[in-house]
Amino acid sequence: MFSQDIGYVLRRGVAEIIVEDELSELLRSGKKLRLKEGFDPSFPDIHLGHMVSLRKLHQFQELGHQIVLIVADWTAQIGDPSGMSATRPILSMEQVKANAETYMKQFFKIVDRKRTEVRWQSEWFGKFTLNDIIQLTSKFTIAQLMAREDFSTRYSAGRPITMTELLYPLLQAYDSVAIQADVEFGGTDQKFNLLVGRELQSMVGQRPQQIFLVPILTGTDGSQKMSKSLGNYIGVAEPPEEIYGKVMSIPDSLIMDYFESVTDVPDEELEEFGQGLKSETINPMVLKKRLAREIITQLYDQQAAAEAEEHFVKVFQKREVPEEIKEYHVHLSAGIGLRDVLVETHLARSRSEANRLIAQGAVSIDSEKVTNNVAPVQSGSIIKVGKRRFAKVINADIITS
RNA sequence: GGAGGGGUGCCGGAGUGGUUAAUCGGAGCAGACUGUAAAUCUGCCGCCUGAAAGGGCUACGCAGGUUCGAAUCCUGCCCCCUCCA
Repeated sequence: MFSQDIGYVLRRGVAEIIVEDELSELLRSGKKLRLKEGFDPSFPDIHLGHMVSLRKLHQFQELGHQIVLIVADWTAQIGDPSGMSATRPILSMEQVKANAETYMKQFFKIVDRKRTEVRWQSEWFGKFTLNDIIQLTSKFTIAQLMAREDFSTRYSAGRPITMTELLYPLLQAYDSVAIQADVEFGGTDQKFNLLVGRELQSMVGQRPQQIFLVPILTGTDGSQKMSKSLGNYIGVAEPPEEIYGKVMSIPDSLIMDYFESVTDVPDEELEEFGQGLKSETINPMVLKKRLAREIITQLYDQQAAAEAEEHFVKVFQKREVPEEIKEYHVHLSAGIGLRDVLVETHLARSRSEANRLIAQGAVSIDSEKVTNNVAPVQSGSIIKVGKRRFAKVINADIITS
């Protein structure tokens, strides 16, 4: 396994390490390191973008180190100021717990549970007093905080910044102190926060943590960073078919980045891929298929990957009907329109939408294109909308009578 | 305390009395094409009704008002932001 190799771990899919020499030395010293990873319980779903750093954590685990996963139940209430995140609703304790559970289920798909320690921010922030806050805040100046790009751009653009947002990096930094982190992981957009952690640790006499930054993965739209709110994400908990399809839909320009960041396909092979793409001797589609298989194999297994591929080939490349189609029981009384059937089978959200779909020629029944609402639907009919949405209609009246 | 700016459809953002269900961009959906659910091109993109043509209803922070007619004018209320102090 390549991940056993320190050199590989420090090089592959890494954006920046602060301070690289120190980290390298620490790794070779044989000391068991505490690797910090935080998670905001407002967003319990993990996608490929998160997987980049989680894979790194896993690689460190394989080298014998300890992960400390922090459930950021306090800072979640503030919201990371990166981007223009609006004030978010404050989560109830139950929600936080439920989200944490969802998160960990996905987290441990990638990371080894045995070498992970889970800590809640409330363990230390629950006891925080005003005095502690004053102590903490007096260590930093506005100028220091405004050095962060997010803040300064927002400030000069006349957009609001709340005091609590300014507090966010400090609290995150304090987490590092509380758990005595040796290394903290994050995307490049976390650089500022992680540096504050370093600073605070040295102020209180701890050895400053090393900072391990991974590249931000671009979403399936090919332009913005992968995020759930933008809808351009591939979730690690999604079914294999869905992951496969989404990988196939990324723009060709992203192929190499994905291979680099979320797979362990050896560098030499990636070199070949890159050359092939440039000289157009490799069909990008073939690489995307490989990429999809690699990702699904990590999250599920090889068989799931093979099945997802089969499904894709069948439905999208050959335009055939998939094996498994969701069935819906519909009352096929005389005079029921196709529109109603589309709504009943969730293929259309409203009858107006169903109208449009029919008018656009998107609907077919048993492979026959349908052009109006009076088309006959029978029990057992397979209705297809667009390229990929299918439903099988079962006459509910037959079942019940 | 003072001055000013703003709340529009999933998001961003036009629109200051009249074919405005509301320019445009993004997202989404569909069609064509294709080497892919890439790219590109085209269309659609509130709800209900109709086989269709069409018809109806609801919408521009909230509540009233002016008017033949309002997202656009007036009044009150709620909310957000900036600057000065």
